Amino acid sequence: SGSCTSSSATTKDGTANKSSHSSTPRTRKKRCPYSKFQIRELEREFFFNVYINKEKRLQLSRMLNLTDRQVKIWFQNRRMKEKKLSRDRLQYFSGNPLL
Amino acid sequence: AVMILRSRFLDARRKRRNFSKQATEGLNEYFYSHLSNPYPSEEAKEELAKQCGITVSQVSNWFGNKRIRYKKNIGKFQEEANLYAMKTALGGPQ
DNA sequence: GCATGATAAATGAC
DNA sequence: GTCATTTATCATGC
Repeated sequence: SGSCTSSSATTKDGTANKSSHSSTPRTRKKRCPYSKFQIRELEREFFFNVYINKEKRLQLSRMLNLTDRQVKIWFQNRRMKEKKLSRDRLQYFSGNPLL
Repeated sequence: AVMILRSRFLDARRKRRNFSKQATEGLNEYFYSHLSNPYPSEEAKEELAKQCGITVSQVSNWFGNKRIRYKKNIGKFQEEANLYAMKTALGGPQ
């Protein structure tokens, strides 16, 4: 339960630092669910701006103790989720007897 | 009325329901008959979705789960694999 | 109690 | 950037 803090597992580039061998296939970062607080702040920013700029990204990543890369990827995934939600909504309400 | 629809929509997404026997049957037939490359094309996904009575997203979810769970424990699915190999050999989907 | 479908981080192709 | 994935986790069924 204590291995999801973003301080020790990876460097700032996202390059893993598990082994000293330079040619080791870098280990995939373990998926760690974000906290309620982190999600709330990310969602708040997403509401204002679906696309986040570099400055706000750096600011957010520091406040939430996440890497720039993590924030960037979160916004990418969040945009995909929004698109899927739209598709599902359309499909669900299209064949609805109450409409 | 809008609120009712919205709540029903949210509930429908949250609740998980198992697929029908025929749906799982069709998905497994495709999976085990393409075991060397279990990655259906977009067209194949649409065909499977129509055939199984589920959405394309659900087809994608099923294959994603199936691939990794099969890879993680091939032995557990051996019996199932033999079953569908037998089924396709006896005049299944050509 | 696990099986199963859906979703949330993370990667890589393009 | 999108988007199909991989992987772990969540939520539910039974």
